[in-house]
Amino acid sequence: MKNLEIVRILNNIADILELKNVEFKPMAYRKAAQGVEFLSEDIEEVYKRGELQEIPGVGEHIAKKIEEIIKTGKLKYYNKLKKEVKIDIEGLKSIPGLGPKKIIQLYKKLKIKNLKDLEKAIKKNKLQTISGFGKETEKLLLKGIIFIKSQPKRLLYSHAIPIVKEIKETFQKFNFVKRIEVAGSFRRGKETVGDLDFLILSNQPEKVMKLFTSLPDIKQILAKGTTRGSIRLNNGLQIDLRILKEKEFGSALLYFTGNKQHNIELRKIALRKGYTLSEYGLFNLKTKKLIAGKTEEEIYKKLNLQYIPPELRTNLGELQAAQNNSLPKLVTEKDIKGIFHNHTNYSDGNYSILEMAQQAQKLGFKFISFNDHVGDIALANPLDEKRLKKYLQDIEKTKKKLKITLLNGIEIDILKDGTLLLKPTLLKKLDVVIASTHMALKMPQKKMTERICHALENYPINILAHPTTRLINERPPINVNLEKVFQTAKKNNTFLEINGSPKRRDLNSTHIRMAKKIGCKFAISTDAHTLSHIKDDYNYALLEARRGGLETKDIINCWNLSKIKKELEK
DNA sequence: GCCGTTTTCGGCCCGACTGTTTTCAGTCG
Repeated sequence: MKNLEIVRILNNIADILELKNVEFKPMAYRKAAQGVEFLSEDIEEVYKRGELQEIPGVGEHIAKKIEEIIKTGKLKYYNKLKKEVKIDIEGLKSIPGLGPKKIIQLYKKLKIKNLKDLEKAIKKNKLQTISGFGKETEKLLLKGIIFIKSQPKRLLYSHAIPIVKEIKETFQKFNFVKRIEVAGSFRRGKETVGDLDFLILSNQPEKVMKLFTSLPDIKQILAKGTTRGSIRLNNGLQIDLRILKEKEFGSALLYFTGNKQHNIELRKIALRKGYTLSEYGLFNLKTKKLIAGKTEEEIYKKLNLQYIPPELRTNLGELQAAQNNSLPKLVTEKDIKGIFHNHTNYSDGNYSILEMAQQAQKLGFKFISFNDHVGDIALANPLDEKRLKKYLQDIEKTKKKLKITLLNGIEIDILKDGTLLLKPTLLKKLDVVIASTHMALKMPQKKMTERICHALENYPINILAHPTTRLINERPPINVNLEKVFQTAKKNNTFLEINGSPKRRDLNSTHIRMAKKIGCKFAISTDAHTLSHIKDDYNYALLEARRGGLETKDIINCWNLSKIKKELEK
């Protein structure tokens, strides 16, 4: 899988060309890089089919370069550029306030090639000798270096929620705040956020800005104007604020929700229709008259587009779909009738079957599926056959005490050789068999693919859980041929899990899209180990499902119970 | 280097904030 390597090379080429002051080409290379990045399959497969130029942003010349990388593992053009420009652009660009123009100045005047050189030069106050650089710039860049060193990871979506809530509540206490919304990747439901963007409707901007720059936990005020401000919190998170008038709130919300590529394409569509679009509204190109701006809905409408939900705004085909009136009718919270994959104190959960079931019933679910561990992870206190019997009896007993439907089942390990600890005949008796990998995650791709496919083909598995086993910011995904796994799952009537644990979100939206194309169906699960997981975590899976463009027909949780039971018996 | 509901040539998204300037370039989102 050379996709990410190719993305990196294309982006690096864009950086170098930008530094050389080449016009337009950097944008072309970046666009091509994004096209490859969002590919839902191995680029070598695309190449074999001769369809490289079908990738958005890839034309004749970049396709040839990609071909060279696939064939030889190298790119002569890139190596030549690197020889010409011996600067660690990637590293230097990561410093806030440092862009291509300053980087080239630093190199020409002070021979600064990397972060180390830069730090040394700043400490000797050498930057001030260059025209255009002053004391403040030096200070800013030093702070930036320190920040980058201490800030390696993006914040989990679930960790951003309480921060968003607190800031919203702080502002909502004041009557000069008419409305407050959070935009950006948070609104799009991404699994991690780099920063938070708040939009506030107010006709007293000075008061809003004063409140904003005196929030608790501020480490640094990065910018402070009449309509825009930026702060950094002590935990490293950057918060951006825009203060707006009512007539422009919708266009600003649209703009700051992004993503960037979606915005760019949207503006191009506007231009083609004789408008110009900015965060201040949709205007007639000639008369400059405001056409729309109050709400996102009216802007999409004026552009002859369906309303596009934030989760889909990635420029991955949603604009064409909105033009053709063919956007998916995305699954919503109220469509979810029940949840799969819940653990109890029989294995590594914290609560009893009854307590977990009561919580699910209280939340209005129609069913809950229990899936405690069976397998070789001693850490999770797995069930042996004797305890499994007692567990199943306990579920039966609990059924009588509640209205909610209880489904019995297990989460069983797919062992190294692709076998499971329990026989197919025994598994067949359970309502819901979930299988997953937990150990030996570093196998080479061929072996790992065989392992999982062998399990899918030889055992009655209803749901393949967390198919890549990635843990965001902690553990990379396993090396597996997902296309083959998805095809095997489809053939054997196995649903693919969208695991809602905020660290997992596995499958992610890219994989979901790929699996949907193959024809797979999905199961939303909580992977709950405690009561709060039942309440919160299926929502993260739901976000991922929406980002993947899923509708109720794709997701077993949305079907009625008799259909669900029938499907699980297949 | 890419791309086309005006285009196979000539365009390529738009505006605020900052620092260092004497009117603007660079960066960021």
